[in-house]
Amino acid sequence: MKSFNEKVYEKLKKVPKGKVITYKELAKSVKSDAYRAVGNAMKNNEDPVKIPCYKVVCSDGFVGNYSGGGMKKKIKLLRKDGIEVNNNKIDLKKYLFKAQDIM
DNA sequence: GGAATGACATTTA
DNA sequence: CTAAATGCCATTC
Repeated sequence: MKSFNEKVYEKLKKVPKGKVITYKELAKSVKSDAYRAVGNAMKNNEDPVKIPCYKVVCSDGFVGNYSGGGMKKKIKLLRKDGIEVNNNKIDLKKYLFKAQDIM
């Protein structure tokens, strides 16, 4: 039985390079609205190597938090993926990956 | 079973 | 618009 976070990881791994997804959309992708639980899954970070958790951002485009060095590290990783980050925020208009796009 | 926690989201003042 | 308060779901103790 896959745990909720396992499913979240699966979806997160399907996010293409150069794109980001919000906690809410990610939760929707697993047929739930538990964006809180999603954040918990990232925090627990069972597979930090296989899970690009840095692609997960807040609904308003704010980068939010990150375990692995802080937001600064997260932003750096995002930029490395070709994503523009302005004032710790991302252009969801350009880089937001929707849950339905995963399906 | 119940209380507490969290890398958020939405609403209200 | 900014700030604060409330709600949210799943997990863990």
